[in-house]
Amino acid sequence: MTAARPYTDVLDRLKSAGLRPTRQRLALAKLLFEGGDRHVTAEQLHGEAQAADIRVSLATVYNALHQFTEADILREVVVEPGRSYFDTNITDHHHFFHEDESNLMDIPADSLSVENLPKAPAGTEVKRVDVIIRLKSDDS
Amino acid sequence: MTAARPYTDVLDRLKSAGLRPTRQRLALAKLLFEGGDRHVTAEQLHGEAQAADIRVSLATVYNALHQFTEADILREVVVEPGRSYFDTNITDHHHFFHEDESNLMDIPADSLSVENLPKAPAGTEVKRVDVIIRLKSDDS
DNA sequence: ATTCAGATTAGATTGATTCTAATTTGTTGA
DNA sequence: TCAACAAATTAGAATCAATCTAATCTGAAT
Repeated sequence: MTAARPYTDVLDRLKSAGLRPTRQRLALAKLLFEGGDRHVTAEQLHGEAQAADIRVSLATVYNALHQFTEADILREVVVEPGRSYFDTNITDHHHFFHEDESNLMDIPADSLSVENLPKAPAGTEVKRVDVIIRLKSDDS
Repeated sequence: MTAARPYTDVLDRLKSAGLRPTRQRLALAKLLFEGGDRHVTAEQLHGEAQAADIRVSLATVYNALHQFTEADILREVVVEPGRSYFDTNITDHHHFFHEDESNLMDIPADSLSVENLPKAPAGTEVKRVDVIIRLKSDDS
């Protein structure tokens, strides 16, 4: 059962990503990957770590988030100027973004489809297709 | 002929947007709207203004860009952490974004379609749907 | 020409992120 | 087990885009 051995899972995850499983990477990975899909900013994750009595610097949080992203166990989502979100759901999917509330929600890949993708310009290839459905409050 | 009376065009554009046509708004609007669709950052536009001997502060450039966006004669595009682009093409369309080069390109609306849009969560409505096709260099 | 709300400005400030240089820690091999 | 070294972490400084502030200026209406 996966949930029963979370530490080992996270450890394996780091190892297979080629990242040395240090105390702080392990702790951050546990915060990120145990407990379902999440969207966090660096500051938020740092705050959670502090709250959980994990001593880790903000620089290390940034380093870890970027390394995880690089290793494809995390995905960076850019929807708002000045702040990056990191999404633990790395399967193919899209996002709702409520601008008034800075609230990011997943949209499963199968509940939306992009048709007639134009081909990538010469010399390039498609890395990813992001669909962001921007929301505003109804009453406004 | 539109191109023959650019100053007047830009003036009208500001007026009908309800913005007082000041020296600096006029100059910035000319840089933005004369000469086809473009994607610029605030810093870039400020640089262009300086190069053209238009004395305008960076704060005013930011103000103008946001006011133009608010007035729907400009559109903000967020694709890269830490920097906003402004797009003079306000028709329905999408974007290629080449990450290695920070290069943003338009995709006409009719060369791509999004099907089965999920409905907006309760209390919200869709403001806009952004599709960003992220590119990387072929050879990498 | 006068008036004044709205616009512009320089410069300070903020907030997120990155960098730096010193210190600590995993890992490897003796 | 331990020495040695590369890799990781750290605090704090630095950077960068963007926003704010309070003073000054200007367009538009009389």
